[in-house]
Amino acid sequence: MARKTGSHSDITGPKVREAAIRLFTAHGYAAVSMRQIAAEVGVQAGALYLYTPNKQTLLFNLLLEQMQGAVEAMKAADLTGPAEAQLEQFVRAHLRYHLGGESGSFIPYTELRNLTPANYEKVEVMRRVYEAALEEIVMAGARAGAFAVEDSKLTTLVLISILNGVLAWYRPGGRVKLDTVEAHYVDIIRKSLRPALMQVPAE
Amino acid sequence: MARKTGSHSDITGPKVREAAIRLFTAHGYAAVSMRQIAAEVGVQAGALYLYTPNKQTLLFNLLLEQMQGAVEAMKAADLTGPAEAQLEQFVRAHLRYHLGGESGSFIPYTELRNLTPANYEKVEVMRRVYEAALEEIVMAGARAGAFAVEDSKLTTLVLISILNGVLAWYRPGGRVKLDTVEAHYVDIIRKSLRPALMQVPAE
DNA sequence: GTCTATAGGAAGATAGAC
DNA sequence: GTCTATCTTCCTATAGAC
Repeated sequence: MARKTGSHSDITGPKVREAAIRLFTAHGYAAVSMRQIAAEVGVQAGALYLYTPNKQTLLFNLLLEQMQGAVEAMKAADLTGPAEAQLEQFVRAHLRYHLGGESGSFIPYTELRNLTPANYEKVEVMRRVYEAALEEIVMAGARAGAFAVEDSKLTTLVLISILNGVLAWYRPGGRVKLDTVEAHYVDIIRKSLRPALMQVPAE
Repeated sequence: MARKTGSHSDITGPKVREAAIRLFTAHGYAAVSMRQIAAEVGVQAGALYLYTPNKQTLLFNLLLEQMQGAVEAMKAADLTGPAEAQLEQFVRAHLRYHLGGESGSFIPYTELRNLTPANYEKVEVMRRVYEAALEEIVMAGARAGAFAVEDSKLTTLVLISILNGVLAWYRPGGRVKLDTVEAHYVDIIRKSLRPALMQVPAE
C-alpha cells in the first residue's frame, strides 16, 4: 500500500492508547495532563487530538473496551459443570484478564468516577452484565448446597471486591507469579464459600 | 473566654477537614480544587490557607492521621488468645475503624499516590507497622497449625486487600448493616485460612 | 478570620504553517 | 500527521482591605 511520508497514524494511535492506560493507571485520570500523555508518546499535545476528540472520550473508550473485554473473557471461559467448577473458571478468567495483559496495566474501576454521567451509564451496563453472571454461579451453588450463601447480592459484591483487590498489591514481574496468584485466589475463594464444617459431608 | 467577633477558627477548622475528607474520598485529590473545598465549607478559597499551608499538606495530614488512627485502633483491640481469636479481633477493629466513622467517609489508600515522596514515606512507615501486626497473627496461626499459610507475606497482602475491598461497595446507611459486614468478613476470612478439609481434626 | 483581587502558571483545546 | 503558537479557562497561592 502506498502511504504518505510522515503518516504514523497506525503507530501513534496505539501508542496514545498505551500511554493513556499506563498514566491513568499509575496516577489517575485527573492527575494526568494531555501534555504528559503526549510526552510519553513523543509528540506535542495538539497531535493527540487526531486520535481522540477530547480527554474524557479517551478515558471513556478505554474503560468501555476494558469492561467489554472482561465480559468477553468471561463468556469465553468454560462456565459449565457444577457451581464449584464454574466459580473456579470465573476466578481464573477474571485474574488472567485483569493481570495478564501484554501492557501489564489495567485502569482501576475507581476511575469510573471520572466519567460524565452519560458515559458512566454506558460502562455500568456492561459491569452489571458481568456481575450478574457471577451472581448466577453463586446462586446455583447455593441451591445445590455447595456454597454457604445468605445473601447472593452481598456475596457477589464481596467476591468481586476480593478479586479486584489483587490490583492493590500485584505487580507484573514481581516476586509473586500469576500462576501463584490464580491458585491462591481459587483456593481462598472456594474455602470462603464452603458451608460450615459440620455440614460438610465427610468422605 | 473572650473571643474576637468573627473568630470562627474552632468551627471552620474542623469543617475544612471534613469537607476535604468528603471530597477527596468521592472524587480523588487531583480532581478536587481548593475552590470546591472552600465552597463546601462556605468560605472563599483564600480563607483555607489559614488552616493549611497548601493543598498537599492538607492531604498529607489527613492520611497520616488516618493511618495513625488505624494503628491505634488495632493496638486498642484485644489481640490476645489463639490466633483465630486475634484474627477475628483484627478484622472487626479494621472494619469498624474504616467504616464506622462519624463522618462516614474514609480516604482510600489509593490517594497515597498523590503524596510527595517525602510525605509518602512518612505515611508508609505507619502502614508497615499495621501490616506487620497482621502478619504476626498470620504467622502465629500458621505455626499453631490453625491457618493454612504457604507465604505469610502474600497471605497478609491478600487479607489487607480483601478488607480494604469493602470500601469499594459498602455504603453507610445502605441496605447492608455494619454488623452484617463484620460478621460476613470474619466468617469468610476465617474459612479462607482454614487448612484443607482432610487436615481438619474431626470433632 | 474572612473577603476581594490578582499574580503567575498550567490546563484543555483549536488554528494554521509545514 | 505533526508542530508551534495561542485562546480561554481554571488552578494554587498570596496581598492587602475590612
